[in-house]
Amino acid sequence: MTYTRSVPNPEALALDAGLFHLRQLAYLREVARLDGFTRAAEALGVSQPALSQSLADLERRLGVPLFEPDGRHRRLTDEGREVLAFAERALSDLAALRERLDARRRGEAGLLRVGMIDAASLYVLPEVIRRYRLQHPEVELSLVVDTSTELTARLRAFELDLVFVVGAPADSDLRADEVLREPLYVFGPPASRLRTPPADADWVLYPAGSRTRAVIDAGLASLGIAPRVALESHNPEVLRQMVALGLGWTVLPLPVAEERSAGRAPRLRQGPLVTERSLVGVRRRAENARVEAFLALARERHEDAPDTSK
Amino acid sequence: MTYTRSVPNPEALALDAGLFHLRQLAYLREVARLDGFTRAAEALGVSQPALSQSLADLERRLGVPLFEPDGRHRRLTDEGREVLAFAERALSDLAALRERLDARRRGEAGLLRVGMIDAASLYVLPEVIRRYRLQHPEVELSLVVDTSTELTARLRAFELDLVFVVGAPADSDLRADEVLREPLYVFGPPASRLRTPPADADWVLYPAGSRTRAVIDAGLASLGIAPRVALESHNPEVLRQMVALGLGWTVLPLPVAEERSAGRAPRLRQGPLVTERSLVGVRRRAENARVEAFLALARERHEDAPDTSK
DNA sequence: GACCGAGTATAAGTCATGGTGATGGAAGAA
DNA sequence: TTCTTCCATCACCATGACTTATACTCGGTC
Repeated sequence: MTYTRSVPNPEALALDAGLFHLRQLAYLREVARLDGFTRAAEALGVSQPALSQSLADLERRLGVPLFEPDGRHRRLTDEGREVLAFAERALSDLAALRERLDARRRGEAGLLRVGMIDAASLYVLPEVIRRYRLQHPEVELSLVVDTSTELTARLRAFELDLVFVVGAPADSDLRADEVLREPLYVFGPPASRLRTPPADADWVLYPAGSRTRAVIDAGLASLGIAPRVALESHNPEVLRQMVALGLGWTVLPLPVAEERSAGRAPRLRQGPLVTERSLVGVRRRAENARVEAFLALARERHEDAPDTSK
Repeated sequence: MTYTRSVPNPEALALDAGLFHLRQLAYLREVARLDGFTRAAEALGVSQPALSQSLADLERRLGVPLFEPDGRHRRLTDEGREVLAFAERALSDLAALRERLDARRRGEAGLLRVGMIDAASLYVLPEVIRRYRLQHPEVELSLVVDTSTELTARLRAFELDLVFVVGAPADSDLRADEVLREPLYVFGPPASRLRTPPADADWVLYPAGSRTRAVIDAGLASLGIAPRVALESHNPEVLRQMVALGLGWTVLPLPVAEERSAGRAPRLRQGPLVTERSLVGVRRRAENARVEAFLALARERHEDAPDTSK
């Protein structure tokens, strides 16, 4: 399609003809406030003819006289007062908008939708959430717990702003920063006298296809183990319970295996280190002050806290 | 004072930096509505680069990103949605303003402040007022009755929009049109057997200095009468009553002298024609549709009505 | 009544702005 | 891959907005 200057879209022309510059409203407001073109021009830092022309243009665009002569003065007409009311409303609305935008830019307001895998939600981030809420009370924080894959998809679909997942996505419009490196250990049934799993052991693991499972499989392989999987679950609590019941062996982060409710259940038998999984904070490329503030807290906590991996 | 371009008023600069063109808001709205720069540009009748630049400028002025990349699309950010809300509010407010202004321009709405001398309010204009209210129900009509001199002053002071007074003012920024020529007759006490006043008659007249009085004095002089004034009043009812009580002679328009409440009072004795006074509609030079509509009704009534002067 | 100061409009020139068309890059589809 | 879609960037040009200088109009003054 071509755009010709000489034959513009007529309805667009009609539309445009009535739209003017907000500056003109500011001019009108100042002229009304100071009751005079000359004074207003001086206050606004423009020449008097500039004001005169600008307001004449506004009158043309609105199709009504805004001023009527009163000696050598010009006085607002009724119509002018109507337009003035509009101007003051619009300009103060704009100022309010600016304030809100500034608050958002500083990360002090708005909506922040965070997704995290269950391990993160259980052991790593509750303290971060608490502190973020304290520091940014105007931010509406919404939390989602799901799998890494699902969370990343929802981040990409603009349904979430920040996700804490396992492993960085190979995607150029997502940015990732590591928050935590979490060692994963083999755990066996409490009754087992072995510290390492037998070759014919049954395994209770994260589901095939999950990111943590991929990391675990690689780690087990490096230990010479090809696990026979008896049960799969995304829920680490389920895995721990199954092992506690003697159903097989598993691979878990330490804090999960030592979960408090384990006080009642028998303690799992800890085996060798398998691998580390990396918990990363992922967000879209576009900068968002709320996202960055949350992520900064998460990283800071990691550095401050005594090493949770031992 | 001189205006230098290189050293503008800094606060005015800061102010101006944040003010943009309403067109940019319309662009934003259309992009949001059609979800795409290219489609919006086509709908708006401008080129796609024009839109792209215009919205980039808007982002700069507001200091926040309005869009974030989503594949080859651009998607509104939260901030963008805030600005969009502002845009829709401002543009619809503007549309509403336009409607009100149009109504005013057509004389269908607004405020109309009319002043009239008592004779006009009593005998000439009630019907006009009734019909105007019927035809322009949205116009807020406010009425003031006072002397010609006072009304003209208030018209000049922008406290009234239209006045019906005696005699046109010699003033270039007021416009006057005659509505009615009203004959003035001598009236004597009911008891009098004379049809013309005796040379030693007492007179009861409009106050010296009033316009009607000036007209009357001139008329009486042409009849060879230099009236000895016993009582003055702006109120023609008062004049009529005093004559009815036999206090003296007066000069009045016919309808006043024949006022209905005169049914109880004795009828005045009508004397010779003295002069005519001219009732004119006066308004400021600046055009005002409401004023002109009212005045048109007043003139029309005059032409339609059977001659009230006989 | 001519003159002057105040307040605004108009004129002519300059620079900024916003437009156009052409082109380029990046992402999704074939 | 190549094509298509969508937006950004570029160079150029028309328009618009601002500048200074000047004219006009009104009200006050000698």
